[in-house]
Amino acid sequence: MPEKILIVDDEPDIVNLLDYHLTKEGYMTKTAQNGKEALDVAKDFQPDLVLLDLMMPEMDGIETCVEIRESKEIKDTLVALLTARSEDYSQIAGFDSGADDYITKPIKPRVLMSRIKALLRRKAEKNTDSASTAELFIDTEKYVVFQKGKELLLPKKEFELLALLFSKPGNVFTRDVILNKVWGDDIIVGDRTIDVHVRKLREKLGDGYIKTVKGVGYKLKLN
Amino acid sequence: MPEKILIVDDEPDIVNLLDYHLTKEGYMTKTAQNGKEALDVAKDFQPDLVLLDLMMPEMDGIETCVEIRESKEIKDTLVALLTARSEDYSQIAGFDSGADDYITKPIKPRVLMSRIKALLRRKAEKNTDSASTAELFIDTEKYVVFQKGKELLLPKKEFELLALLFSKPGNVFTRDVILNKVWGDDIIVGDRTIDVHVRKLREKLGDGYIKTVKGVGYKLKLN
DNA sequence: TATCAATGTTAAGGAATTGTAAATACCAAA
DNA sequence: TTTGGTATTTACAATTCCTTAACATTGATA
Repeated sequence: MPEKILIVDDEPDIVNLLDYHLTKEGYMTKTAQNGKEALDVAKDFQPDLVLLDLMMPEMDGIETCVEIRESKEIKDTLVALLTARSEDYSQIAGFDSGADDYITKPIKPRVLMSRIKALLRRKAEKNTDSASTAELFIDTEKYVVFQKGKELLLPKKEFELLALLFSKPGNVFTRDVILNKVWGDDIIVGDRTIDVHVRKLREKLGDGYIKTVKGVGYKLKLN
Repeated sequence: MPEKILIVDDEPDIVNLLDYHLTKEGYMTKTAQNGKEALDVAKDFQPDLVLLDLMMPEMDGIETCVEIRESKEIKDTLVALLTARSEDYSQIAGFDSGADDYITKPIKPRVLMSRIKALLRRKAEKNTDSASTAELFIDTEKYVVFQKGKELLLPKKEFELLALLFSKPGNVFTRDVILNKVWGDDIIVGDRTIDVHVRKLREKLGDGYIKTVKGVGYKLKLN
């Protein structure tokens, strides 16, 4: 049975774009243009996931999300908030809206798909684990990492390394690639430099986020 | 032990509505109809949170809030101001009433509850941290900075630098960008110029506002 | 399971960046 | 021209961060 996704945004263009991609991937979709409509539709449609734009007239994404969580019928639905990159995340993340993930606009279809798959997979596995709000979230403009809603300031190299891994969660980045992207083509550093930075990240984030793939490289594992 | 909330509004309907919902959620409540009464009751009741209507006859919400903050007995109480959506937020923010949150009317019970929960949770977590209701507000038209309600006159460059940082609070501005925006593309100044201005701002505003992100730039941290 | 290359760990220098005080330069108003 | 405030530079101090190097551990493979 295909998974059901509810798309909520006041801009028809975005709705259509998302709809197109999601349908192509085999999801069953419905759409709504604002928070109120979303709640109504959702109670009937019983979606597995709600993609919710943050900025909407009348009832914004956070409010809607809160109401979803407080409702009886759909409180266990996954909610992913779509946010513009410029939005002030500290407020969003600090606020306990209960969203399961944050996805930044502009939306890259592939990224979106992989995030969605990950979310749904997680939900399928949902069991022993406690409620999981978005675990890790990176804001390149603010140079800040949010982990479980808490702000985390990282030094430049560590931040860039994490941002790189975060850019494609789950993908393996080889040492070559990491060196190129974070340090630059021409700069030569010793063997252990990357490891040390990874170490520090693990120290700060806790284990379980950055995984080593021996002989290949590193990857970020979200949940 | 249930948390205590004091509800202050001159309109009985609103008081009753709030009282009903809060009681239902298990909070212990008391009510007051104006600022003076609120202060009296609060000193005795020792609430964890005061919900304070902005518009009230005699002593309005801001005044009351200020008095709460200046009092000995209840200065650490959380205060949430209830404001009509039409109210000019900048005016409110310009005054540093020291409120911990602003909640707009019309009040949606669910939203209110989640805000209250978030507030109380934050308070519970906030032990080790320094206080700092640190409110900062800038008026680029009037060339004036309000800090905690006090007007602060800054020299041109300092003002522009602060205004730039303030334009996107939390965002990091690189030295390049700062130079471009504040000094202009063509003007060349030494390495330490920015630092010195930052220094002076920190001198006047106090620490905790402008944060250094080493190797990247500066950012303004509001609260 | 013994081996070896890859990776993990730690602490310590050094490099790069930023902080600071004081001196100097600038500039408009009196 | 003097004055008072602002802006920049200078020279150094302080700090953070990055890297390295030496050694430990891991895990794939023969």
